[in-house]
Amino acid sequence: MEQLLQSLKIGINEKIFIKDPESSDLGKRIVEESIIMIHQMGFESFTFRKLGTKIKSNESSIYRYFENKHKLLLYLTSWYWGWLEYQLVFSTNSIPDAKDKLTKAIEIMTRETKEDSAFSHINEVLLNKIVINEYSKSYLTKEVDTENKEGYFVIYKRLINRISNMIKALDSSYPYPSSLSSTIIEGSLHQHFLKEHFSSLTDCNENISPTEYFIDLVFKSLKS
Amino acid sequence: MEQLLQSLKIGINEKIFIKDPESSDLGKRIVEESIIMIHQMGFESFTFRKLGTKIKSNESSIYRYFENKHKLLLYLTSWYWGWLEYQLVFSTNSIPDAKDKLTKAIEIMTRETKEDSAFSHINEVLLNKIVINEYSKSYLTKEVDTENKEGYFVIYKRLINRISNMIKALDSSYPYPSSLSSTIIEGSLHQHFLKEHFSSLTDCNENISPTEYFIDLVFKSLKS
DNA sequence: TATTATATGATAGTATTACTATTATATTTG
DNA sequence: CAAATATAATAGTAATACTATCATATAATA
Repeated sequence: MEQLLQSLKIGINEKIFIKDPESSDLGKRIVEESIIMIHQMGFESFTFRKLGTKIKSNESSIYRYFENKHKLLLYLTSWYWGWLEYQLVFSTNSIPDAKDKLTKAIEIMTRETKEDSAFSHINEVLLNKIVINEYSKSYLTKEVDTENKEGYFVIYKRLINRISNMIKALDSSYPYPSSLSSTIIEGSLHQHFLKEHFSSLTDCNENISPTEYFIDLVFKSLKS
Repeated sequence: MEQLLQSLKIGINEKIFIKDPESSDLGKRIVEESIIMIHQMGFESFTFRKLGTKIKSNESSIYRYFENKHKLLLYLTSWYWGWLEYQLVFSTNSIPDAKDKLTKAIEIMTRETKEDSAFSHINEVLLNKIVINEYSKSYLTKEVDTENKEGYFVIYKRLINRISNMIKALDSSYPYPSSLSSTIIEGSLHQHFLKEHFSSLTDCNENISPTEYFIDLVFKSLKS
């Protein structure tokens, strides 16, 4: 599994970047440091100028990789969802029982990323936190529909569909497989956020994980 | 009910504004037009300068009401949650049966706002759409914890608590009342958004409402 | 009615952002 | 070694997100 992820390249829509950041050392440093900086200062305060200073490169060089910071966020989050998708596929592929499969899938989708795989320049622990705090900003824009047509959200959509299909496989009579799937994925991010910042609005804490909550929620909804 | 809402003033934390926009004609125009503009152009493109031009007032005059557009968003969304809270309380107060009460509550929290009450300068239909598209930006910031301590999110939190209490009243053994409550409210906004922009990620459409989905989800989770 | 607060408007100014353009200098590749 | 390509350095622009100052209009009060 870890070997597989090591050698894997996540296929990101080429329209998201101008020049593939995986294709050069500078590109990788842009990605690596942007994750650290966005995590530290938040997406709003993060700028290409600051990133340039940090990686001792030039602002204009960064613009040769990404049109703007919104595209960079799309790149980072696409990478994250692609990475999660690999984990989902590898971990559930061999499970024959539909219920076991869905259980495992929910586990993967709702757990906190706790270890950096340390193979690549990408810190998955920080990236997970970025996704929790910033992902919705990538689609809550006036440009969603255009960007959706351009395919900027394909990986995310494919992921939600995979879970939706697992739900259907377990209970074909359930009327809301897509809504339930999107609730698990977006809801999980939200519960993780609440745990950190609005603890009175969630039951999740050190003892109760979002995974527990969603497993309960899903299997009470489905015939199984 | 409508009369009640007409004469009602929603109590918004005074730290959110510098000068109460309800206290003057200019203040009301700021609120009224900002709703229209944010809905039209999105929160990112909206500026106080543009608003000033639109209402034929001065940028600097707007700054005398709100420190910045983030505070204005907090004001608008607080107003919205306060308005929903009144509807919730008035509509469920007299319902004795815990299940009926929760059903009604879910209906109120998940339905689309379709009619502008036309009493005030505030267009609730547009405001509902703003909340769907922009609300999470108000708390997905590096300043959440400070602002939360300042009480900027009290109404929202109170609302979630009210639903959580209704869940507890119906099924005291359910282990995740707060998570379920926050899932209903945030999840509803999300399903409405998906319906508009990512129809393949939801089962909600013209025929199936988010309300149906959440009613099903909640009552399958609870003993009742 | 005159005085004086208070609210609003007009204008200007600043630092920062989000870029674009140009030219110079490395570095890689053929 | 030449030519292509990548990166760096520098400068410049329009817009944003304010702050400051002063003028004027309106309202409250003495």
